[in-house]
Amino acid sequence: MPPATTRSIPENAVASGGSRPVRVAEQIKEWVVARGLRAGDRLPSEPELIERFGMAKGTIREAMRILEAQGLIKTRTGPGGGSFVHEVSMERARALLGNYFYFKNLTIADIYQLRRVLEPELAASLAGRLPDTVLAELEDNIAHYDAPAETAAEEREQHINSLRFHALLARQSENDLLAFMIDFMAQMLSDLTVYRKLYAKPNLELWSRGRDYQARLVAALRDGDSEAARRIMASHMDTAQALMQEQEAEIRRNFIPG
Amino acid sequence: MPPATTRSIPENAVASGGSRPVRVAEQIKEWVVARGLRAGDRLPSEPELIERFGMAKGTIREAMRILEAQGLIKTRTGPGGGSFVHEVSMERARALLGNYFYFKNLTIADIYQLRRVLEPELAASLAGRLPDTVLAELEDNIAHYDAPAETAAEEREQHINSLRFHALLARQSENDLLAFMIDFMAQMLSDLTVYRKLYAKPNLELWSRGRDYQARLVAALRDGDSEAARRIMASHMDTAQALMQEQEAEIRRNFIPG
DNA sequence: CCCAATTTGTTCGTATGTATC
DNA sequence: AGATACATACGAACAAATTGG
Repeated sequence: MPPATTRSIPENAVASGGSRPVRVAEQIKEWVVARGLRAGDRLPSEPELIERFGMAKGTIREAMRILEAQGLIKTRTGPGGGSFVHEVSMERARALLGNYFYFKNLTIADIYQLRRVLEPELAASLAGRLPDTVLAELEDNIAHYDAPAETAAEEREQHINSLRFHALLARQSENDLLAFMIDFMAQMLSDLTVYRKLYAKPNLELWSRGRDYQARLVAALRDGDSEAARRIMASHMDTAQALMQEQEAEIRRNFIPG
Repeated sequence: MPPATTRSIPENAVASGGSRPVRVAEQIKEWVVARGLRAGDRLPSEPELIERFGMAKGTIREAMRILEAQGLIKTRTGPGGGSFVHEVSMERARALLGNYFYFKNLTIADIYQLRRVLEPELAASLAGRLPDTVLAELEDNIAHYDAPAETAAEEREQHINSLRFHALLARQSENDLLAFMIDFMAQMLSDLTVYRKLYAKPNLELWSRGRDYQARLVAALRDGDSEAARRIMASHMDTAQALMQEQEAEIRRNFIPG
């Protein structure tokens, strides 16, 4: 198969675009789906794929890298090694979606427009459904920002800790879509660098109200009071947004130095 | 270009990275960010990268495939060709995130738990802000399902058209996060395969109410009546969810090509 | 229309690294 | 420790696509 490319009609009507590794990657996906392979199942070995697709090792390897980058496979060397179907992890999905928003200019207001409606929804749906271990974990987390911050660095750390509270909560949801979105937003906010104008002093009243809300929220969740949980979370979001806006927080791409 | 944060890929956090192509891809990301390259800017040529990283061509190419799979670069052959920084497209981001949910078992109820709060939010924020051209486009879209469907195929086509209405609306938002999430959910619902039980007849009343809502929504958007838009969309979501649940629609799990 | 230059795309042979038994 | 089975990496040569003369 020397010329390999009969310049007539693409063999595969679908996804005829892209280089060969891209097409091979698509075909492997289809093959996996057709066979009903699940996470952990092994893909054919490199030599087998070379044989099956009639292509060189390099081409096959590039295809595997594409699937790997998407988080769909993992590869191991050694005997019993090979490539295995892998469930895309939340971390990977977060990172890939983060790439998309890297090129957008999200504001605090943008993120809170969603948080203000999604977080209360989450809270309401979790009321009365959390085991004591999780409730304890949440209370434990609150303890990390029990006292007002005295320095900017401390305040930032508290902020990140309080976002962990929400990520923790998100993970408890049985709605994977809701869980992902809330976790993603918390991650985005964690990646922010907050610049406080020098003359803007910490608003202790807002801070203590925010802290208070989380404690009351845990209580409502334990009591199974769905509507109270919703209400409290809604107020908490108001406070949190006010705090961030007051600090004139700006989204800074956290890899840009200075 | 996103940072090659270790947080992005915690699976490999240990041992400071995976295979060489993966590390090279990360380094190229960092290099691009450090240089402040933006969409459209050209990356070094293959021979230059080989020289710069002291690695074989195949290794470099695998690295480029990784970046390409993430939607971060595009590559062209020929004079003036090479690899170029590329803004991750919404389509690509959708597909990559879709891979994550391929392994989850989202239900109609899961998606609507978010739609019910996000779509009204979108509607309210767009009221009075849409140019006549867009309003006309929306009305034009409604015309595609002006008459009740007579066959299952027709009904499915109408369903997809009505989802296009929402995708169209989403694209008008200045909040890129909200826009993406709503667009993503519409896409997920479009990808559904709807299995209607044979004995379950189309519910004409629900259908006509749904259709009516979209017309009234456009009117409210034109009038700039934000709260009416929110209310109408909320009711529309109720109807739409009822329709889908009644049809016992199921999510067809499939990788989204791209 | 063809030709030449430029740049990525693909192949093959070989050698090395790594994990399992 | 050594053999085995697998991916990983290298390098040279050639093919294909695109642009411009």
